[in-house]
Amino acid sequence: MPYNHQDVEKKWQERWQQAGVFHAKDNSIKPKFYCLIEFPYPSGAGLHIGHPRSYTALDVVARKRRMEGYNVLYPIGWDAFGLPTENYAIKTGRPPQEVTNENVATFKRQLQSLGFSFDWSREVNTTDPSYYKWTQWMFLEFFKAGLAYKARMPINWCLSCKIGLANEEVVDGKCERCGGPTEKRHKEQWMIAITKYADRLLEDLESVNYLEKIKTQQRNWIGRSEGVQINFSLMVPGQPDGKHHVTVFTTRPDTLFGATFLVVSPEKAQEWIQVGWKASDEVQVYVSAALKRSEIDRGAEDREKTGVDTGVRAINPANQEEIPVWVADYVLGGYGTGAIMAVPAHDERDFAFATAFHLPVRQVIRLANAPVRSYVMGADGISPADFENIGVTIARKTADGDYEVEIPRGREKEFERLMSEKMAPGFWNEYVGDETVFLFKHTDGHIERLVMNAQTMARIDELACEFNHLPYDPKDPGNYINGALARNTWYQPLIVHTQPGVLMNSGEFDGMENEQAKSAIPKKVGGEKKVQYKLRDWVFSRQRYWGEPIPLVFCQTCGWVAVPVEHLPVVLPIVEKYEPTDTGESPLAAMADWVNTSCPTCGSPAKRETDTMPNWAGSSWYFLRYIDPHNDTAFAAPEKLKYWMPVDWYNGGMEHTTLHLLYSRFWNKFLFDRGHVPVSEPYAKRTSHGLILAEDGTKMSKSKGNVVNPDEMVEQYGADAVRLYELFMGPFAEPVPWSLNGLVGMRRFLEKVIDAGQKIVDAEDAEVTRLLHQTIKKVSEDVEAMRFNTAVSQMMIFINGVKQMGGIRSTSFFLFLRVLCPFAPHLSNELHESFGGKELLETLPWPMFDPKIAQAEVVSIGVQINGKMRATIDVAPDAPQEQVQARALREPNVQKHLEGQTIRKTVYVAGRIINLIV
RNA sequence: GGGCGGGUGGCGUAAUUGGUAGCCGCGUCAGCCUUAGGAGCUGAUACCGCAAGGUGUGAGAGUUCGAGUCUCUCCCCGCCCACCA
Repeated sequence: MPYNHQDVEKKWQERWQQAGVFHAKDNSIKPKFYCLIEFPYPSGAGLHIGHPRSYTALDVVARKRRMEGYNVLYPIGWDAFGLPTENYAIKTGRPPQEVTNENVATFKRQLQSLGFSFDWSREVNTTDPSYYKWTQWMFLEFFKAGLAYKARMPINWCLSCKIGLANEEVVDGKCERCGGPTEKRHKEQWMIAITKYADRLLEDLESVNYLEKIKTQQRNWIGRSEGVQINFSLMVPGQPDGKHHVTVFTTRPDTLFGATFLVVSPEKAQEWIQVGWKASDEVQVYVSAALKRSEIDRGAEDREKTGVDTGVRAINPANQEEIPVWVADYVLGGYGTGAIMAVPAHDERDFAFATAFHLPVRQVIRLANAPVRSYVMGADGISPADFENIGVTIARKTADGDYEVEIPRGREKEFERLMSEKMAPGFWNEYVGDETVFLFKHTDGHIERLVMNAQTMARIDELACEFNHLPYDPKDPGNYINGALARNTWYQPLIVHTQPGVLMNSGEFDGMENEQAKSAIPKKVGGEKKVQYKLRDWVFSRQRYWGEPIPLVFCQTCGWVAVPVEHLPVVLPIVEKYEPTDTGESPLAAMADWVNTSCPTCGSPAKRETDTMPNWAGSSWYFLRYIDPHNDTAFAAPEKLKYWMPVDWYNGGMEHTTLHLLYSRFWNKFLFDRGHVPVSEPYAKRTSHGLILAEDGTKMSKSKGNVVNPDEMVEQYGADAVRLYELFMGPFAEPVPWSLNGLVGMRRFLEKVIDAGQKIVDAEDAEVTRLLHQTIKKVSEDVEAMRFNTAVSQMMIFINGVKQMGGIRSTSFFLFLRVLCPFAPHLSNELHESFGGKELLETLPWPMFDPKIAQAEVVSIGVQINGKMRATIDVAPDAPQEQVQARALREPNVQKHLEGQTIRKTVYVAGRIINLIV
């Protein structure tokens, strides 16, 4: 039976509104439940088909909680500041305020058409002055606490557009909009010291219920690493020795003896030049070129290492060795001290650099516990008995008279002695785990080591010949070895390993476990323990129009002064043009009568800050405003905050796990420290949903023309069908392709529900009752675990069952409608009413199930013989083994397979299988 | 390169967490009903085979009475981060 979904949906949406069933109460004896979705950015394109996935999921949760007796807050609002709207304004000349209002109206209509149970009376908009008044107020709190500060920061500058670009607007070093080249420029920016909270943001992850992958991403983003700072004294040409030094940060102080050179970042070199270092022309050219490049550009260069020798020398404090200091852009200015000690034998990047510039490599750690195999070539002077005498076993002897031997742990020294005494000059090698140690006996009798891994082995001759400038002949693998022997020049290890092990080539530390050396070596050289974070302070300035004005005034005598609280909000003035100015400043800078003001402290002429805030600002605290959205004396009343916070369940996209989630946690912690909010962590639970892809499995995009329009879907198939499909299409956390046919299937299901309502009987089959209780159970559990797809599936199984079993009692049908209501609220209310239900389903309690009824009376279990399925039999779920076994033996197919066999053992799992072992 | 997910019919997926692999939906096929069907109803649908039967969860090994699920080796795909010392 088809139904007119458009009328039905409109009718119930109006009823809900009239009844106000979704309004959260600020004072209630019910337990509270605060359920939050990420508020959307109201773009000109309208609602994306992906938005409702998250909203429907938490709508189901919110609706279920209400029926379970909770006072639920499920709010909605608009994160409306941002670049797309501003760019649209620049293009069309229309005020962004106006464009935003239009977009919000569209979004609102679209969301309402889907029947979400949002509390629309608490709608907020970040661009509303009564909202951003408080964003500004909070910024001033940061300012007053000394956490907001001004710093010179590099920005990406597009040479043709003459504007500053956000990092994500720079693609391959080029401007995203015009394709022109970009460079780095320096500009004073407002910063917020989020790094002061790094430790707490990390530690407090322990106290919240986030998906583990979300926690991991937050941890990685914060990027805490413990290490040591070590001083190296410098010898600068033309300056007295011992006057200068450089500090490096390292997490591997245990490898200090292997530090064969230092590398400083271009930024560090620039600093030195500024304080009077006379760098060579080559160094100056390199440094200025590196500094111009954007960071993204620097990373995109396929890791080809570049760099220049500075001519400066440093003293390795471990062994007093004199080592060169290089400048290279693979060392970042903004992390650690901007200078590193390079240990090429145990760091991939340092190794690549050393190889590119022929710098020495010294292995200082060997693998501790791997077995040792050795291949002995040209062992003319050695007999098998010599090996046996020292406990070395011969695994293989080749036709050429070479040996492959196995050396027990602890016998390496004896083996080495035997080699040096008895063997003719030549080489042998040891396999230690996946690396090979080559040992060379020179003509003068001394032994050298060479370390390689398996892959390198295959190319050893080629690489080594190239390195030693020897001719390479692939047909003669001995070429390199012979050449090297003849010239006595080789020593270069060709492998880098970063695994733990035991120290070597490290003076008094030889033989020490490297973990132990991590504290022992710094102790000797005076290293200082230090914790570093990848997290940087938050760049809070944007040279843009469409953002919250930063409420500060610059006065010649008083410096930066906060706009007094009673003058907030600093309202974004209407300007004529929205383009950034030629100097890269916000269009606000061109408004002389807005910019020029007087100092709130001394009254002398002063200028307003023309930078605006990033769009992360308004979204960092919106969950607090929902609690008391119309308050004009505070961002929210303390007692309301105390009642509602923290958010009980927050769902959003993985793309916001690092920035938005971290910023808002930080923002809330700061407000907590200032005594403005009652909890330190804003979100008790955080989950995330998967992307909805186009039918072809690729991302939906306007340019590909594969975007699904939610309006059309709702119009044609109904909001309930769309809601069900968004939940049914696949596991909630996974990306899933959209399928129109799948949506049609949901529509069919809804019509089957209507049909089931036509089959009301006085006495239903016990199977229907059982299915109903199973369905209540499964849906209840699945919603909590976010397994919405299987919850919907179970409801389908139920409806199929009703049809097959010939009908349903009206009381059962009513119970089913209550279960269906959170998923398909319009149709379930309509059916409920048409069968005489007076109340809104939303006001009825969530149904309970009886586990005894849900339990099946008869289960069919598998009969296996030696683990192979031979039959299935129907038995009671708790039937004793003897009974089941007897029953199983009566099966003809079982008898057939048992013929001539005796049962040795039986494994019986009640309700599942019985396995006869013969 | 690092981190996190995955690989099951023609497709999206499910599997009580070590116990009958393929539930539910889509698609397809057959039949019914229809002037018609991109509507509805009924049934079938992992693969090979007429059948008995056999095979089957990316590949290969292992543990187990029993493996999609656990262990090891390898291959492929997706997302995020990416020279962080």
